[in-house]
Amino acid sequence: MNKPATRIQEKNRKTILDAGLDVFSQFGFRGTTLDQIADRAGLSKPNLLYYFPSKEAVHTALLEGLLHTWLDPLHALDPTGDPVAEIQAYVARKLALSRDYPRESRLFANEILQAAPRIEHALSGELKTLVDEKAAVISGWIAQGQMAPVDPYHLIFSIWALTQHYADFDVQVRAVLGPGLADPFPAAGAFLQTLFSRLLAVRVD
Amino acid sequence: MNKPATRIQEKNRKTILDAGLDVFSQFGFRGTTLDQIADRAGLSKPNLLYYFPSKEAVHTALLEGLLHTWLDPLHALDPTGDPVAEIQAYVARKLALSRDYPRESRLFANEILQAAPRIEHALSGELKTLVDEKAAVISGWIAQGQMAPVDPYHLIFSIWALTQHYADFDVQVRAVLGPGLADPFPAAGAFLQTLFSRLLAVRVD
DNA sequence: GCTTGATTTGACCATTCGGTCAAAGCAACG
DNA sequence: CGTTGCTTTGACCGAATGGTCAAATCAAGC
Repeated sequence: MNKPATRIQEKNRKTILDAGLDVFSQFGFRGTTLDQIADRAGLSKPNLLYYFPSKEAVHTALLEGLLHTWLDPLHALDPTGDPVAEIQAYVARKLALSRDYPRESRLFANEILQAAPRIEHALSGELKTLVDEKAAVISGWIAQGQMAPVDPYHLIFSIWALTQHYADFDVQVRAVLGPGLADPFPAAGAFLQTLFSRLLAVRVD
Repeated sequence: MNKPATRIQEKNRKTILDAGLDVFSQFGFRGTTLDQIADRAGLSKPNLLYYFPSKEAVHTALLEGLLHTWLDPLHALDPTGDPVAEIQAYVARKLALSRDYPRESRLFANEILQAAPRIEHALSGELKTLVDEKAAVISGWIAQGQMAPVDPYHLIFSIWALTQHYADFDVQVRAVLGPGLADPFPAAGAFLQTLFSRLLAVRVD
């Protein structure tokens, strides 16, 4: 008994979610108004509420869709691959996410900053489980001498911090690098590759 | 012709700023209400507005005070000191800031996330100037072979990202590390020391 | 105790907010 | 063309919000 979901419904729902992402990611949940979302979506407020029952529903829908995108790159970390290359690839995927989906990153950051009232269960549930699993993989690699010893949890935190920084603090990065620079991401990618190769390289001394 | 600023004025202004920091840092500017601040400060709303002319004024006062605290640790980077030790000390100071002043860090993060409407001038002015100066110092160190070559700007970004992460994403860090852990900062400090010593060590090969 | 100026507050206001509703528009199909 | 069901909207509502104001309270010096 699922709803058929006509073509126009599908289109409008997408438009609303996109507009909501725009506004929520910049102003946070409480800083966003339904009128802002409706305006940006080119709909009237009652029309918006015809497709989503409330402001909260739009926000929730966004967060749910987000979590998938968020966990995917870590999920793809392959225990059978080359350790350092696997981690470097994860860093690259995560940085690409910051470049291509900065709004999603900021929406997530906004939610965490505000003590994550709407996704705390996912953090200590799905997210923790996945991180625990991958941390164990990394610990295994270290035990076998395939990469330099580091705390696997803080290694993962450092990857998140370093990559998301370029999305969440984009304004600051661009302000410091000056008005001339068009795209800070190539240099950021090169820097991160250097950083993690020096951090993780097995040392022979 | 400065105002005398009685003892009670001084006390109430401080109370209001502290309450404002509490609320602004969690909900952002638009997500914060005057009643919330007044409640937490133990004052009535009109009484609060007797000390600050508007909500914006409280927020501005906080941001101005913040910028000092924010730039100090980088300012203290000594061009005549030992390069790697200086940078390690900077990292330690910045991490201590995240541990001891997480609300300030989150207030700042909130502002940057929302495109920094109220402090963009400070970013491309005071902040950029300071970073340019210190980046030049680091470049000099690298040119003299006193530390491994890295992009000095992205090095500074990485220090910001890695240290502030533990304040701004505190909820996520604690959720992933599990309910047993009381304080993630000691392990974070050790990890960051390892990371930067491997990144910056002069290599003899 | 009285005066003066600083401090505090209850009542109030205009605007904005999330959300409702009934009516209108519109497309498809017989 | 008329009916049916999906879509859209103008008008509206109660609550919350930032801010005002006049009056009350309070503290300190005379």
